Amino acid sequence: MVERDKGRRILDAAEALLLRAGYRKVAVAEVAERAHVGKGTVYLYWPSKAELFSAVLARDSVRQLDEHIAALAADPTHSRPHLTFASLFRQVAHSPLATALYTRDHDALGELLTTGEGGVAFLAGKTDTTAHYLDVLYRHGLLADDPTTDPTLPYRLSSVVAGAFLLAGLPGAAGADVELKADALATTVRRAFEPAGEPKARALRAAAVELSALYQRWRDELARSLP
Amino acid sequence: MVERDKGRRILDAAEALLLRAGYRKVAVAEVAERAHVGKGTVYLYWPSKAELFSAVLARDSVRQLDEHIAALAADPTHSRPHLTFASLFRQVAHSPLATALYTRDHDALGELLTTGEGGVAFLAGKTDTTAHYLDVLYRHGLLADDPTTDPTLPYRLSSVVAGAFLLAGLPGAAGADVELKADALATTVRRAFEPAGEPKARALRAAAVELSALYQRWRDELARSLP
DNA sequence: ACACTGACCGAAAAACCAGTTCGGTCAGTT
DNA sequence: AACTGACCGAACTGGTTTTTCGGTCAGTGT
Repeated sequence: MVERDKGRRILDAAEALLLRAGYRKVAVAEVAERAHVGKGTVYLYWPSKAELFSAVLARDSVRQLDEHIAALAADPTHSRPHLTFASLFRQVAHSPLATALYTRDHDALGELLTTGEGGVAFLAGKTDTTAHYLDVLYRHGLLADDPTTDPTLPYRLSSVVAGAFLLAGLPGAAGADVELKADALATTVRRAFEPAGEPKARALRAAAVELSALYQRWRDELARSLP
Repeated sequence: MVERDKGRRILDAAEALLLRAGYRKVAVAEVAERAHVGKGTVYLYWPSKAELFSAVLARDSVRQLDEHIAALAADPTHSRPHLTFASLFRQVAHSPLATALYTRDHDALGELLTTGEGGVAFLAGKTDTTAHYLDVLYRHGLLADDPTTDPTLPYRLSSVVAGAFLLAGLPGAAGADVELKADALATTVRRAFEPAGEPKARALRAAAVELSALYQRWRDELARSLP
């Protein structure tokens, strides 16, 4: 039986090296050495380098999802898409892992995100997860358009989000203006996708419950692939 | 005195070769030969290869601006931002030059767009041109926010537009679904940046006049760098 | 029996180098 | 004075060799 701790040590080593040198430059042998483990052992836990590192990302995503879930529990207002995406943006902007990957490995990113079962998952999620998400929002009056009637909605939404992340990558000093960019995204999302007027507190609470469950399911699915 | 015709012949040659082979693969000597001109002559008209080819792009932009101006004259409704950006999107999607550049030279694109005086111009335009544009829209009630009060407006707008173009580049078959994507962009822009309700016909006409002048000035500035 | 290891394999990348191309210049021609 | 093409050095190309690295597996220790 593989001892529980070793997998975690390997992930820690992989994460540290990934932050320092980037996916391309890190050799599996290095990871093994840093984790005080034979190289073969790594392959007892993950079938390939790509899956190992997407597990690193998955672990980070689990952390972020936990934050989302906590925020939602503390304040159901976070069900509103513009707040959800603003905090998603903030999280990614402040995640060392995400920024390191984006600045150093944007070429290899595709390989990481699409590899393995768990890897793809934390992307925008499989299509049906997105559909489910939008459906919940609409049923509680947090979305202006009926997703079943308007099939271009996911496209419009990802276009807006992609634009926000694209522009966030270009300019010079990140950090201070992250808040401004997050607010900009919030404004766009609210106006382009939410109905006019404030939502009812009752609707927010009801949506929060369903969204929590949705996030939780997603979180557990991701966590299952971790040691 | 350089004869008027030669510059045009060089641009024609450059455009044709650019469409066939892409920026990287086209040699200045080829362009010169195709234009029946010595290589040195090319450098009497443009100081570098990059500026020569950004002149090709500038000429194309002039054509597109002319279309915009004509559309605006025919129907002042085109003053509304969502229609403006939708047809911008359509134009770019259908421009052989733009698509060839984007699919074959997206790495060298930066060099082209930022090189020279004329090169940068047809980008999102210098900051003050954008500011002027937004100001005109706001004064005629075609914009929900006051650009002088809300300085993040240009950022929000370019983020949305950037997202639309980014997603448009990825998928498989271009062509048929261009209309859908243009409509998606239109919807987002209208909701995120225009006031609720229909604008008055009088306001549209007034805005169209000012926008025409703005476009015209921009067009002439671009055209000035051409032979 | 089984978790674990590291020497080993082939494929892919890096390093190297000759040979060529090409952007840009300029002395010379018309 | 407009124009040209031979010329220059830097950058690229293609082919070869060397090294690196992901992945495997026979073997070790417990």
